[in-house]
Amino acid sequence: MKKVNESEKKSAHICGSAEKAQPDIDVLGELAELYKVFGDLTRVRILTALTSGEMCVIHLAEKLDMGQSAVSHQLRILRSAGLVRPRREGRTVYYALDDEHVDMILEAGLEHIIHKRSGK
Amino acid sequence: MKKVNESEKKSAHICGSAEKAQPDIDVLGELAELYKVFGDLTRVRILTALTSGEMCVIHLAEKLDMGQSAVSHQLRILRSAGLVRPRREGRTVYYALDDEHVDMILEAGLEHIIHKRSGK
DNA sequence: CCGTTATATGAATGATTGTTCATATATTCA
DNA sequence: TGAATATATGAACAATCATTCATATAACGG
Repeated sequence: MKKVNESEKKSAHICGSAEKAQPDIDVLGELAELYKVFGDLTRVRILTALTSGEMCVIHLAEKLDMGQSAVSHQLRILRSAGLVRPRREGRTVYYALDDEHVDMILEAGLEHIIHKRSGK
Repeated sequence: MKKVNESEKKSAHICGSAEKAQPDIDVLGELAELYKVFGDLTRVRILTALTSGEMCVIHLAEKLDMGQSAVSHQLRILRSAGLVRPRREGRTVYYALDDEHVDMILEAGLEHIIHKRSGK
């Protein structure tokens, strides 16, 4: 559940520093939804597998050692998020990353992790 | 629930293209966990609010129009993910983004969204 | 020490989500 | 048309999660 409102809240405060133009709330909503899609190991594995090039569902399922159904369900989520693109060829459907931004987002996250690791 | 194995799966296939060095599975796990943290509207709002500079909890709660408790819970998650950093000053605690990667990750996601929007 | 203000946290709860199982659709080949 | 293969999808279930409420800790002023 996700409420945007509540009863707790007191009077005005001046705490930190200042204002700046920020993306409005529906953009932030889309952003959260986008990251939610990346926030699952299976989907991240699918996406990184596809950085090597397109692959069919069975091949993906084998590579990840998972069931065809589970992979197909996750592909649907990736597809409706616009992260992967299907291409039918006979009986088999090949999936590929939809655009170069997907790679960029993965890279941005990886950089953070590597940075944090070396900082310990 | 998250199983890594299953019984469905048939014989070998050669579908798509080839191999490439990929991050091993625990890195991908960390990556998914990281994105999971970004995958919530409240947390994204907190993070973007902090791009303007540090802010105390009450001020954040007011800005987001949410309860102090809810914000505090989310700040704990952001803190243990290493995305924000607290600084105590008397009774009040100021939160700031932990490093510049946080901004970069937000930017990468925003770029994708804007790109998709203009493509429609 | 006591009251007040700022923040943190545990328990409860309702909602969302990933996987499995079973089945449906789609395509090819005989 | 009928069997076989590749993929998609609905229902069910377990697990995870964000918020709320109540309360705890912490710091300050009197």
